[in-house]
Amino acid sequence: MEAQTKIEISDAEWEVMRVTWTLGNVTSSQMAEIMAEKMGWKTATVKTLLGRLIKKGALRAEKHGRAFTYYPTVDEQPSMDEAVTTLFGHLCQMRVGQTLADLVGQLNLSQNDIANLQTVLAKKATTAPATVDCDCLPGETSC
Amino acid sequence: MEAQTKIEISDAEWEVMRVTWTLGNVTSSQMAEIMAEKMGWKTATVKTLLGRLIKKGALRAEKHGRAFTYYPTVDEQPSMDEAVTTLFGHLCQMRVGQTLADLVGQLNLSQNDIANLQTVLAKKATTAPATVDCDCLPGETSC
DNA sequence: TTATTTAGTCTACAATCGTAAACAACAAAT
DNA sequence: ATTTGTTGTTTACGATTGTAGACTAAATAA
Repeated sequence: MEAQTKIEISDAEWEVMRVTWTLGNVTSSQMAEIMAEKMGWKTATVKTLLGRLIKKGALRAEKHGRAFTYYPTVDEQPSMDEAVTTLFGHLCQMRVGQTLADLVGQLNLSQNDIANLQTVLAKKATTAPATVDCDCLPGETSC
Repeated sequence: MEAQTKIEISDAEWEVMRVTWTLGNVTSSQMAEIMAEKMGWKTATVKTLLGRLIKKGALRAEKHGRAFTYYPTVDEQPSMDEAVTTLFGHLCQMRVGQTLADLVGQLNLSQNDIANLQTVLAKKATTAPATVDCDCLPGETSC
């Protein structure tokens, strides 16, 4: 069966998905109103994005009376995880640690988030290597 | 003075930058050889990317004899930090913590990276809020 | 000096993106 | 029934991206 090719969500489309995920479902007029306020987009722009997301399979539309109601067909957390994992995969592996540290320094994390992270790190420390090599050049031992 | 507009580096261009950062400087033939092996790109493709990066101001070319030598004009770690920060800025703030935890679980971090992260987290814990709200909808208290 | 290799510049071209107007179809108001 | 408003569909259009061929100038080899 058509192994569902990776859905690519663009930046603008991502904003639409966020709203959909948060509300669970939306009508286009609702979305238009929200995006007008949040992004300053015209109604037509929102319609285009909804259409593209439907075509990509990230949203599903259900006809209710005259209008459609839109529902996300992909989950939020996995989508976020994937976007982040993909980005980190393109960075020099030797520097992801520092990058992560810089990032954590800037993010707004809750007490729970921090405790959670600490747990993950503690466990990870038990099997972590002494060093991680640069992987920016081809061939085995780059750098 | 022309406040240097944010340099946007595309995915393909990013691969070129990684090599440049790692080597410090490269000739186009060297880069072509590396990218042929690493990415399977034709020489012409590499030339295009080098040209675009020059135009964007991410690389600088110095003529040495017949050929140019290319040097990065932006630093690696700040560029990485920014790419990552930008991505996280587009995600639901309520979920960045979990996303980070999932990410850390997957990344290959060194003992040092982990220790470093733990330090940053410990400090952060002293001022972290109890919770972080969703910011996917406009208006103050979304969600 | 002429043919050949090499490195740089210009042109190409389809796909995706951001941004939106134009048009169509149907429901609601008059 | 006709006008008007709402919602969906089609078309547009320039910019960026990935991918690369073509052409050109300079250096080298024959």
